[in-house]
Amino acid sequence: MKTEKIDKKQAILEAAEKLFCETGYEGTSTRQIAKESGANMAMINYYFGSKEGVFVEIMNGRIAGFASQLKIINEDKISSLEKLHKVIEGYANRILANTAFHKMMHRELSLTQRPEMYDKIKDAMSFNMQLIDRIISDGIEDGSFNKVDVRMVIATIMGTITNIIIAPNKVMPCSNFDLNNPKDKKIIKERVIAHLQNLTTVYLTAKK
Amino acid sequence: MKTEKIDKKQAILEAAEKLFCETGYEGTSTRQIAKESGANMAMINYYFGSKEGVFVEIMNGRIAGFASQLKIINEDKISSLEKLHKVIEGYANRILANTAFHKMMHRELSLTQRPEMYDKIKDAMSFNMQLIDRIISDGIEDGSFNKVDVRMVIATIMGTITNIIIAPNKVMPCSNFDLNNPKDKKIIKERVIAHLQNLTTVYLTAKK
DNA sequence: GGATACTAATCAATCGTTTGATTAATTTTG
DNA sequence: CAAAATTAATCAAACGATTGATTAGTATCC
Repeated sequence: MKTEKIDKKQAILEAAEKLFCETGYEGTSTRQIAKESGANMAMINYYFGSKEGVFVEIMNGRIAGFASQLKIINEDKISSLEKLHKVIEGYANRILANTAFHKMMHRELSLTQRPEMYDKIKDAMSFNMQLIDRIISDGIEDGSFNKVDVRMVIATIMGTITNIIIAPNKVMPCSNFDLNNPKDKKIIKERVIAHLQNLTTVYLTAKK
Repeated sequence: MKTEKIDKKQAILEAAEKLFCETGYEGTSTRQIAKESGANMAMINYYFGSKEGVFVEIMNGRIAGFASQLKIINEDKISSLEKLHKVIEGYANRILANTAFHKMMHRELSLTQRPEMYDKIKDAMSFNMQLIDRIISDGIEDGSFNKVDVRMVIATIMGTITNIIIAPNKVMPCSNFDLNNPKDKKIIKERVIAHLQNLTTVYLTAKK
């Protein structure tokens, strides 16, 4: 008699993602995943083959559709600056909606090991960077932007957002931000968006 | 007759740091550390009490003197902008001189566990941020800087540099940067310094 | 009834740590 | 100074616990 038809496979994925985010890949045991998900340990290998299989599946799920949002922006018939502002907004929204996951992504990316995932994340990021590069480069070519180091500007945009979610709330001593608190998250999101939009506007369009 | 009196304690520290940087804390075994350092496994606990003890010792060693460099800058009798530029230069130099270590620091910092180290890193960063905050805030107060979101500007400076070292060379498709190649490292260091100095100059002093 | 979903028990391997013994170096003593 | 006592450094071996993975068997479903 099956009282609840909750998908064990999905339960494992969700539990694993939660634990990987909290304690890292190496720091999470298959037994923890099984316990957290309510599934038997053998189900992990039954569905995903191995612990790494779970990790890969999680990453694939997240990376899927990673670029679709940006694609739409780029096809808009708006100015380069407006496009860039939309990109910043989109990026901040996406990353701040899943801070734990992005922290994990960065963490595992910074390891030399697991080349398969490394390449996957690399490709996903690379595509997005090319897109932003195109937007800024277009702006420079048509004269609406100053000549700048495009790749460094991108590093600044991405780096700032990443820094906000990785550097702990306590590193922001001016206020006790808690990214797990929806209210605080909203505030900090709007603040980082406003900052980056303002920064890029001034830097890219200021008269010499 | 002792032919070589290489300090085993130091050898363990160096081997452990190298391995922690490469494969992370959890991913590194005490047996690996022993093998790499040429010391017996028991020496790890003999000198440092535990694996975590080794980690703490490494962090302490690095964090020591972390702020002395910035302290000197702040006491200089130069303009706020010049101070900020010196900070950027100092930061880029420091971090790019030890990219692997800073990657590890960020990685372990993004984990919820190991609260002792978490607090230690937090404090070290917090101190540096306060210092930069003071420099920018002074500039705003004396009217030489525009009114900006100071904490976000700091996040931008730190985030950009961190992004450069964490985002893999392949994410920079425009060129095959290799941070392990001294020549490439020099180029990218000067580039990020120039970018951030230029960015802050324009953003903080541009006329509205 | 055969495929699918699931479980408890168990596997070998590895983990961080500890042990008891041995050697090297230093200090104390007569 | 040299013998004895003490301390520090090092080692191989083993500890119990935990790791990811697998087995063989049981329930459930169409």
